[in-house]
Amino acid sequence: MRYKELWDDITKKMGYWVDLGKPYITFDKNYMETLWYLLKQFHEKGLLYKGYSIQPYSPAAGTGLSSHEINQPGCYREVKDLSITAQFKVKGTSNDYLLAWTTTPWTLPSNSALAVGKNIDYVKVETHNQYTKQPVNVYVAKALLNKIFDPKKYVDHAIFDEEKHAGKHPYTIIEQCKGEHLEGLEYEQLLPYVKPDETNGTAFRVILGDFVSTEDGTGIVHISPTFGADDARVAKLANIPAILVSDENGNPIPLVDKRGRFVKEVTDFAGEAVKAEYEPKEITEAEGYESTDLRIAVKLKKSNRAFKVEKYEHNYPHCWRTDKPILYYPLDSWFIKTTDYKERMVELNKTINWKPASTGEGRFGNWLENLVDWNLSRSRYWGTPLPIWRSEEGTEETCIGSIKDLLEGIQEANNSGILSVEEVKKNRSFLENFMANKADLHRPYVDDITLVKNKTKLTRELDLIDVWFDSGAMPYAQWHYPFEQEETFKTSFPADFIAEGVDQTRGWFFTLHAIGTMLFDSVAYKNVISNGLVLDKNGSKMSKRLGNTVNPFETLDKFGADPTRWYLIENSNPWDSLKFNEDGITEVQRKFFNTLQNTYSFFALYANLDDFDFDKNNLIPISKRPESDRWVISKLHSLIAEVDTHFAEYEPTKAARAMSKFVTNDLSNWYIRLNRKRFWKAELVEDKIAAYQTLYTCLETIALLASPIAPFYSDFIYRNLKKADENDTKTSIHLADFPISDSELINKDLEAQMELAQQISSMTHALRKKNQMRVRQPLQKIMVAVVDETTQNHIKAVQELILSEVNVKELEFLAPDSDKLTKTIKPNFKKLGGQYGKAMPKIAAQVRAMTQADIAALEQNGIFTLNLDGEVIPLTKDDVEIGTEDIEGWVVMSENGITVALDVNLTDELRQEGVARDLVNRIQNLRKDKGLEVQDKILLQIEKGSELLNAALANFKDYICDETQALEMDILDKVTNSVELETEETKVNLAMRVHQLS
RNA sequence: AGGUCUAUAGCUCAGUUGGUUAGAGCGCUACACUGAUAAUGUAGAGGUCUGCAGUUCGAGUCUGCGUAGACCUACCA
Repeated sequence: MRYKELWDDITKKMGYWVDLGKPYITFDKNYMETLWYLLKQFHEKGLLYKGYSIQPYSPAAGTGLSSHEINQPGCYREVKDLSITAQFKVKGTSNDYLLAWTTTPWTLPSNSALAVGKNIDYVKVETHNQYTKQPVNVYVAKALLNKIFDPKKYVDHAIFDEEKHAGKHPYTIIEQCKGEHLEGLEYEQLLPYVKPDETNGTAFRVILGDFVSTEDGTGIVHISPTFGADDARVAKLANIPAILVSDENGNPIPLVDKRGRFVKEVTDFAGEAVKAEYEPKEITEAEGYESTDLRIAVKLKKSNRAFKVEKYEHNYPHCWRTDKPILYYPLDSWFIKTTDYKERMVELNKTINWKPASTGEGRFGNWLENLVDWNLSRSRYWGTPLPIWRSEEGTEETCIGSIKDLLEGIQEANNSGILSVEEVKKNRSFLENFMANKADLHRPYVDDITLVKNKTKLTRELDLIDVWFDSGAMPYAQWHYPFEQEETFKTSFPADFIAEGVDQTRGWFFTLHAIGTMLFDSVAYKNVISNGLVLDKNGSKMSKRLGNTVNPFETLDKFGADPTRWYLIENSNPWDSLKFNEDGITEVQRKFFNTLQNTYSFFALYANLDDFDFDKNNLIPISKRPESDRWVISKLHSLIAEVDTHFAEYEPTKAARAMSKFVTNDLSNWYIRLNRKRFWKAELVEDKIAAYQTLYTCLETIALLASPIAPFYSDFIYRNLKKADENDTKTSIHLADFPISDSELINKDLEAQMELAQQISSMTHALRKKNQMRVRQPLQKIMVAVVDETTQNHIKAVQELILSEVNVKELEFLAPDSDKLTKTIKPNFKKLGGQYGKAMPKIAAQVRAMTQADIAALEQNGIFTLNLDGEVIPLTKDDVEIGTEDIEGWVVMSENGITVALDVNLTDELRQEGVARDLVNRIQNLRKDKGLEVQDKILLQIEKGSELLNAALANFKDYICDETQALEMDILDKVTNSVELETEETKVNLAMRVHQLS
């Protein structure tokens, strides 16, 4: 609860849309009741069972340790232990042995299998035992030969006997095979104190283990299912029984008891501690004390069962409370039998839409394929108690599924006459306290309850349940299902989507899926976005130690929530890890938000001046609006369709990128730039109204589309726009409907036309640049050559636009069959490749070698024949791509099959116009320098100068006056108090005065 | 150790079912525009598509093996 305020704060600041007023609290009584209900369902289906799992255990403290406790600093310590390489005798042989290495000799009496790696190479080596000098043949991994034997002592098999007799202790390889061939090999029990129960499978076999490596030891791993988690797992898979004895109650226990001492059946060491650290000092420091490890080693040495004994230094976990080494030990646990539902879980998982898909198929899918039963037990104090009451012998048990069940159960027990006075008193006390809200379903209260079943006393199993069960039960427990709100539950389950870190694959994703599948035969969520991690800008993990963390509060303060959100979404897919760089947010701020803000300001500036109101009942029909309006509306509706699809497919990054592109490219850089003049007109004519309405619609729609990603800024724009719309009373963008794309308004031809206009403008600009022709200098003509008529018609439609954009007077088309055109041809690889395969390189060469006449022939006849080593290959127009490349005698540029030629010859008139435009530009600058307002009028006096200037002044007087708001322009021989301006071509002396309104 | 992902321009990222000049934005350089102006436009430079091998007429794209990084799970016998 300490962090709830902080959490709520950042939730609000970043615009995270959740119901903060109704959080689900897992320790709430109602929540817990649902958990108990669910557990009871499991219990009734027989899916809840008590078994054991191998867990870290401290015999000194007498308690199990969580992995969290083991991972505390200082727990792993370098210690020296006695390691033994033991010889396991292969059944039916005189002296063949499997070698296995262990650093825990005390587990050797519990050995019941040996594991090898399936693909590891093993060799059988002839040599002798160094302690008994007896000849032996041993199996080891080939990769470890040099670690186990002295390479110098290797001899060829042929001379082995000779060397041996010379007393040289050699070794030689006599067989080699893969691990899988050793599988099933049987061996004699190493230390036969206790025989295993072999009713469900035989012990002392070689099995396969996926964890076997050739890093250490012999490549053959000693397996004792009672003292290793891996061991238990592979043993279970291979039906290898554990070696167990019965305790005084008849329950099976391992060969070591909970105090860390050998049981009496291990006669040689009965009652002795498996590690010297567990014995009191008086014993270990006494004269002649030898640890059990050491004595096991001696025993094995004497019986020709120890191949090598040595001290080994390694890391071993220790108990943080007692400082003594821990044991891996089988502890009682409650499990949910998830393995029974494995198939169904895999099946249902395939119906879930995972983002990214690989996490669902790979990481999660593999996890489900290798599912083990869910260990539900936790030995803690805080948490949800397991609602199971059990008799001492374990013969009777009951699972409580509701508060009502519990209270009735207590009454029943109290009335049964079985309980002691003390137990009845405790039960009553619980009831009273519970009713008075002084006790709840937690420990220690529930531990006081004693129930009765079949005249047997039941006490609560002390375990708590895994907190992940709490989370996985969220869809049901948050509504207190089935006790309350059943309808709400039914409409909200399964969830549309879940978003969590990819690290939750085995956590929340799994527990939700498991409970959903097992109890409701349903997925718990239809879509998943498993988001990646946020890394620092160099791609390293953020950590306090490296000091590369980013404080989210500071980031939000500095940049605001929306740019931060937009950056996170737009920069990379949520499921990819993100290299977090503040520069990226700055860029988003500038690029997207500033552009949008500029666009909005532009609109607002003029709309306010004109007192423009958006009246949706009184719109100019789109079809009646100018072409550029129809174009941007078409683009807008294409965008709506695109964004809607992306959001629906859980691809927010694609949605954000599409919006960014529209705002910066289409709306701001193209539509506004080309249509500015329409807003400058003095009166509110229809064309101007159309422009306002178009821009208004664009801004409103963009705000609506962007609102899921930028909830604050979009709301700001939206509400401001709505001030001008009397008809709309919505108070927030988040209450408005998402826009719907109208396909009637999408005109792909128009969009293609505009694209061509942009392409040709860009090409013409490039040509100007190449020839050092500034845009202000008007030019006479461009020629455009295209191969097909559709493109030509498209260009015709936007011809005026292109001309004004590039400051050129006329546009001329060059007919496709004009002999001025040089054409290019290249093969359509996709089409021809599929058809001719290997012949492609030759065909390609021939196609490229076609002459202009050949191409013309193909275009005219629709077919052209290639001759490939006698084979005739007919080419149609579809088999090739024909483009234009060059126009004789012109400066040209060619791109995507369109060729543009620019006439760079200047006539006197063009030159004069260039000067005039230059002059306008300089006068405008002068006006600005003097601080004149837009509406101020001026009077100009200009001194005659060069011939070019004089001609320009004479021919373009009106134009100059118009552009510079000059009421008068006198051309004089001499101007006093003049300033000298320099244009590209000439110098000008002029004087400018502001016209005073009288 | 196993599983999953990632690697493309200085940076952040696109790149459809393999098809022949590998794209965008930022940054950089130059130019233009100058009534959206702490804006804007255009162009240029910049790539052995992580390495090696394979499949194929053809590989950034498919396969295998490496390298580097990220995450998860497990273990250290």
